[in-house]
Amino acid sequence: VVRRQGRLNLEEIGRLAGVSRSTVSRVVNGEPNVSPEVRARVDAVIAETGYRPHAGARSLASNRTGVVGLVIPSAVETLFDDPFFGRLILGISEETNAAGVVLSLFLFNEESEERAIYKRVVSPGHVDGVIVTATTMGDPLLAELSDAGMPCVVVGRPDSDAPLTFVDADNYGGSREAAHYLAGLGYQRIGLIAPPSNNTAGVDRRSGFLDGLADRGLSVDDRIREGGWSEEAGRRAMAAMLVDRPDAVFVGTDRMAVGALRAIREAGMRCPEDVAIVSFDGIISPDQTDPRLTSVTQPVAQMAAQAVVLLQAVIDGSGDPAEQIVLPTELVVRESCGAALRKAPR
Amino acid sequence: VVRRQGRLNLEEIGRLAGVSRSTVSRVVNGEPNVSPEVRARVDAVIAETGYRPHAGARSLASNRTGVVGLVIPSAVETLFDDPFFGRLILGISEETNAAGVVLSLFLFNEESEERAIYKRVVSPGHVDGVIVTATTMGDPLLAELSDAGMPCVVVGRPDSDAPLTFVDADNYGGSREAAHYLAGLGYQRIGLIAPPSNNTAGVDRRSGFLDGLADRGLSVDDRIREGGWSEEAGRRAMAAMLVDRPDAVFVGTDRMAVGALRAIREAGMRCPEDVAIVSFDGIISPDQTDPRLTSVTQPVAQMAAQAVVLLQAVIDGSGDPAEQIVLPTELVVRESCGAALRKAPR
DNA sequence: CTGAAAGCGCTAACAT
DNA sequence: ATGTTAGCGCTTTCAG
Repeated sequence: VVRRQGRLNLEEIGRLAGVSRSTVSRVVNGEPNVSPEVRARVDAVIAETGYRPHAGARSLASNRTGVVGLVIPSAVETLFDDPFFGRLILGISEETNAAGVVLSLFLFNEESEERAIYKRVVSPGHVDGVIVTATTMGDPLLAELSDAGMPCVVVGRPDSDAPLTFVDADNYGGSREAAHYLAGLGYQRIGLIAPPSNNTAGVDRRSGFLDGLADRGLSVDDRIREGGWSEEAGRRAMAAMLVDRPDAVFVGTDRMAVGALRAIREAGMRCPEDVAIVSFDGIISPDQTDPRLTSVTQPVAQMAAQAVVLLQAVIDGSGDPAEQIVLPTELVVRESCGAALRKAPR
Repeated sequence: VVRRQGRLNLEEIGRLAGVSRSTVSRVVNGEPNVSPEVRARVDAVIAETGYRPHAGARSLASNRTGVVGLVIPSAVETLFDDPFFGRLILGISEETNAAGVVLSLFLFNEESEERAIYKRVVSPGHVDGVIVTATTMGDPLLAELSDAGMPCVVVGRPDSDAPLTFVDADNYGGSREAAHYLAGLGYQRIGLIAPPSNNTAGVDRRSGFLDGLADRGLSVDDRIREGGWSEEAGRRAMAAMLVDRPDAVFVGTDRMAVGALRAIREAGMRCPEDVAIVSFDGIISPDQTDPRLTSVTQPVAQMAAQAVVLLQAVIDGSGDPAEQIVLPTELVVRESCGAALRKAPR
């Protein structure tokens, strides 16, 4: 067996500092029982040599990796143009940076990739736990990961009553508030362009909005259209909606709202004078649309931060199992809802 | 020392299959010298038990991790709203998925984070190599990683003559082509809203466009404005530009072009009738603007795929050191350039 | 407060 | 084609 010479490791650092590798290990890990002088000496050698512990060896010996995974299924549909995932990734990475933890990314588009990714995620020694963005109805991945004993935190409400830890925005409450708000502005012929219903967020937004209208004795009647993910879906839905002459429409996602605005313009109408709009996400920068969108805004950064914190708790065994956090949304009023035209909401 | 019982490992699988752990290792790693019967028997046990090799142990013994890092500096500026990074991440993850490699993400916003991240990246046993998206002028990170012996591939042209492997879009050539195209349509008062010049892509686009005009005996004269990253920057630049009455403007990024369109609208003018626009990136989905943008389009997916392939080559020592790949852009003609109004380009 | 020693699960010669 | 063996660098009892 050939031995590489002088590889920088605990033993070597110990030799240079005149202590054993155990002591160096203690210094590296910030354990208390080390005399100040020894600690200083070891730290000096480490700084001088640029020594860094070997992550694999650490993981092997301690059974912890210092890595958390972020699992994003069906990436292609949304990651392209929806700023939500960009913001989420950014928020999570900020939090993992602060926690001194490395972030691994598991994206997949097809079922076949899902299987392969799954195997990699659950391979021991890769990650200590995962954050899963899975609000897709009927996705088995979540249950599988959880069953395999992998510490999990879900961003979004999981489609299952299994006791999973999750953090979600209040899609239901926020949409209901939007309904109340539009009703309060005096709109009578209120419509709904529904968000995709293949995920829990969409389902919750739809029911929240309908319930909110009912609270005020209103209903969408036939002023409801099924939407999708894209701007084009929003454009089509609004074009179809206009024949029913709504005076205000709740559009289930910001991206669809962009398309909806275009449909209104193409029909020779104006927003908010002819049709007012409130959307959901708060994720498109306001200046990108004309008029600027009034939107129920998700606290994405908070969701991201919470997810990381929750995951740490699940990993180290502290904290409730199956803790479920629903963060409040905020209705940010801009021009598209026509509030300025209707000064006194009743 | 307390021993956990029955931990699933090579030895255990070997016991169950009646072979040694070496043989199991060979099967797991797809090595040729295993008899078909033994292979089948071992595979069966693996499938049955759900055995997965321990990544840390593997990394420790083999000195390879099966993980590549993606380093994105100054994430906050762009990752929020620019689809470029989303697409890049997606493209890279598709390629790493295909290669059976895990992707780790290192994002940072501040200088302080950069130091911490750097340490984590170069820690042995974390990644086999990194893809760095660093076209920022004067960023020392790249040189440091490379000097530390970390296999690196850069996406974008690095700001240094150091022999680094990189893959870039042809920012210079694409911009030059845009200039030729606008000149060919007969525009005479052509202007430039320059992309940010703190990165090589911006620098290359500017010089390419100016050279392209010069090729046709044209110049921007005083029709040049400094841009930035945001739509708002584009809006301001175009608003300022309009006083010089350009008939066509090359806008250095798609995002700025969105703002530029708004500025034209706000000035009561029309695009392309009053001012034509060609932008660079091809990254904003066409239906998002009105008129749809004629744009020099980057092959983001190809860049991502190439980066992963190059990195693999650098890691396993095959392939040129310092290979430099510049992928061609494509001028995608839509409405904003006014080509339809000027049927016969000369 | 420090050191010695026993693994963690795997790979990679080497031997058969 | 298969088994044996010696580490990889670290953490973690256990002694002192």
